[in-house]
Amino acid sequence: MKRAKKKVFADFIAQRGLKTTKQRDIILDSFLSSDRHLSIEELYLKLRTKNPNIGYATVYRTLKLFAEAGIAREMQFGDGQTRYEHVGEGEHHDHLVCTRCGSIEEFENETIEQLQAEVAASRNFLIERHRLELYGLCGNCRK
Amino acid sequence: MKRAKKKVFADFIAQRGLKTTKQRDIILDSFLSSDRHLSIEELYLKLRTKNPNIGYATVYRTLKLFAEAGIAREMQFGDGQTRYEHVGEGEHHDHLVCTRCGSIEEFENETIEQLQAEVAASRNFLIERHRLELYGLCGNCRK
DNA sequence: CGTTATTATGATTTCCACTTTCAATTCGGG
DNA sequence: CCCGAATTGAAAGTGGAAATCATAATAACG
Repeated sequence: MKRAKKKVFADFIAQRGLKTTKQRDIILDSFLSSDRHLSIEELYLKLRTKNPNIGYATVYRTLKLFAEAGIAREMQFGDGQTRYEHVGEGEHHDHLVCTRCGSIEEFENETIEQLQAEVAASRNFLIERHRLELYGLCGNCRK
Repeated sequence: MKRAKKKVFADFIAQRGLKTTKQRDIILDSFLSSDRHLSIEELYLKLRTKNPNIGYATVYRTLKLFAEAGIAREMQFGDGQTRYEHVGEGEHHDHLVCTRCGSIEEFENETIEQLQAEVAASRNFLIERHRLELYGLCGNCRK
């Protein structure tokens, strides 16, 4: 899994004539061994504990590269911060976002996807992507 | 329709001990006679053509008031600007956002809502609100 | 009607997340 | 090992939104 993504990124780097650098390796490692849905800030702070010499801008730039390479996806959950989640092959899921503790769960529902496709078809709309988020209280916060 | 919303806002103003002002009237009129999904910038520019003396900050503040009063809803479609759409009583709908021309269509689908509720229930998650957006090409842009 | 306390306005500043800049550094093909 | 090209990171710049604050407008009261 981690290997596969490192390969994908290495290939991407090579194909674009970019360079392999210490920083990119470190950031990729850190990203791959992180929770899903980490914000840039969070990843940056995590990195800094072990690598105090990596700059903010580099983290931003590198995460953008991950997104271009297809191993990460940018997400916005309305808290003003961009988060990056891991992307698996052709995988798709939606989110349950807790408005109290900020936790993010994922879910998949094939029927919902089909209905979306029907709605789009009926309007002659060609779906490229979608986002579905349910905001509310997670199990823990309801107690 | 417009009358009803003006009444709602007037009541909201009164109940909160706020004041009726020229600017609020103008902004409300302009908002109510606008396309749905107008950005603050767009509304501001529209206003300025007839009322060059209304400030940016006032538009921001007033739209927030509309949202609090329940006659408008804040929306983000990822273009970096906050948009406000009209809200009708208990009405809810989702969006089809064209990634080429930026047009925004609305749709409703009761079945999707039900499925969302089921997903949430199965996780013991209490939904407060949700957002569902389909991004892609609208009928016009597919031609 | 005026007075006056309170709220609103709007120019400006501040904030905050993010992006760009640019000189110095690092990478990697030859 | 060298050199052109890419990368880095500190710092400055952006842009949208929020806060500040002196001035203006509103509405309740006499």
